[in-house]
Formats: sequence, structure tokens, C-alpha cells
Amino acid sequence: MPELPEVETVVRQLAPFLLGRRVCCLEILDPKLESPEKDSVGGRTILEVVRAGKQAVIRLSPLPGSTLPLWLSFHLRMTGRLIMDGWQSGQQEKHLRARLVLDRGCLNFFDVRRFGVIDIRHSPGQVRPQGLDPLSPAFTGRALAKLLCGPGRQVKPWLLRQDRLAGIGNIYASEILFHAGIDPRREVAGLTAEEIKHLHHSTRKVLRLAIENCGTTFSDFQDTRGRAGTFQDLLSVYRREAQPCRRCGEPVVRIVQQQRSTFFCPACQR
DNA sequence: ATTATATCCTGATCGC
DNA sequence: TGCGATCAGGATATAA
Repeated sequence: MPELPEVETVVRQLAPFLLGRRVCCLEILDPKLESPEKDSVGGRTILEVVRAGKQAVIRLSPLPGSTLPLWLSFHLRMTGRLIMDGWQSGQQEKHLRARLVLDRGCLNFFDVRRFGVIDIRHSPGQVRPQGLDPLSPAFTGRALAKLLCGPGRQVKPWLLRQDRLAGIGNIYASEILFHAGIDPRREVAGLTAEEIKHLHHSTRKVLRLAIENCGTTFSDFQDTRGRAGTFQDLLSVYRREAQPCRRCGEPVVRIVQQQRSTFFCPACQR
């Protein structure tokens, strides 16, 4: 569920409360998340809270007398939530998988389906192989064109690959392609320069708009205060099978690509 | 090199 | 009301 806009929403909300806090310890409640590095986070100060692809990453200061910083990252996968202690009620205690105990307050990691991942790394480069961030200045039309020369055939599955562009998931892949007017089954090798330009523009446009709306909520996503996003009200095609296209009125179509749903308008997307 | 399949989990929903 | 089948926004490993 949480794709780039949802993780960005959470990170922006958390940052002001986490920056400068001292970490007491990381408590792991789900054995699946157990890590031998767990004890190395205590005693450090939080220097930075950023998003990398779909991950929330916390940069921690070196311990006194050392020069080695540490990176702590949370990948929310399908149902993960990062919520400060006391910011909301109603979370099920049994879904609490880990907690970062701070000098003031506590960051709780809830995750119903337990797909979420916590990584502790000694350098930022180790924080999983990530592609280009679609919102970074480096993501230009030219950069996209170059990436599209790499592996991958159909454009929609291509957009889901985190090692090319980092942060796009199933919802935004469909939305971006609708906005760009490109059929999700098109082969990337066959895209014209014009279409790549549209794809580049649409990617930034859709993701930015989603962030402005604090992400998309169907049932799972909640921000760090337990509120829903509002972008689901603005979706053009995702989960709108058989409903009229907001642009031309033709029914939206659902197909399956790589065992995942894709939604598009056959009239608007060519 | 790409694509298909299975897998990691739990919960909500739908049809009978 | 209950029950089983199906589906879900992510990602990876392995097989084909």
C-alpha cells in the first residue's frame, strides 16, 4: 500500500518530532524482524529523517568516541504503519512489531501482515538497491529515456521495478500512464520521444499531487496520526473498473499484468 | 533477459 | 451466521 506519496507523507510528519531526539533502544517484538545489529542503535541521536524509494530512513549519529554513523530504515510494504506513541488510539497492540524508544516519546511500528522490513546499515548505499527517485532533480526526461533502454518490455510492469525508478507501486503506475495517455501494455522500446516526455511529466505531476493529498487510502494506509489520505477521491482509473473515464466517459478497463491489476481507459490511452 | 509462479502473512469481503 | 475461496496497495527467489 504505501508507495512513494504515502511514505513521503509519513516522513514529513515524523521528521519534526524525531530530529534531534536521542534513541534509547530499538525493541523488536516480532521475531521475524530480529536483527543482530539491534543493540547498536541505542545512544545515538537522530540527524535526519528521509524517504528513499518506499522506505523511511533515519540517519543516526556516531556513538560518542566513534565516527561511524548508522542508518535505520523501515519498509512498510503492504500494511506497515509508523506512529508516534500517543498520537492516536485504536491501533491493535497485537500488531505492534517494533518500537524505537526515544528520550522523549516512542516511534511504533505496526504491521498487520508482517511483510514490513527493518534494516540497520552502516552506509546509505547499503539501504537496498534503489533506482532513481522520480522527484529528484536527476530525474529528467533524458534520464528516463536512458533508463527505458534497459530491460523490461511492457511499460506498466516496467514502472513497478524499484531498481530503475524507486517508489512507484501498483496504484500510481496506472494513474501515471492514464495521465500520460499511454496504454499500459505498450512496449517501452516502442515509446516515441514525445511519449517519453509525457511519461516523465506525468510521473512527477501525479506523484506531487498525491503527496499534496497525503496519499491514497482504501483501507490500510494511515498517516502517522492515523488519518486517511485523500488522493483516492482523485484517482482517474485505479479501482474504477467499468466506471466512466473521467475524461471521455468510456468505461475503465481492468486487466492483469504480472498477476497484478492494471486499470486504464482504452480510448484515452494508446 | 524476461516472464511466470510461489512465497512471505493476515484480514476483509463475497458467494453459497 | 458460518464457511471456504478469493483478493489486497510489495518484493524477492526460483523456475521456465
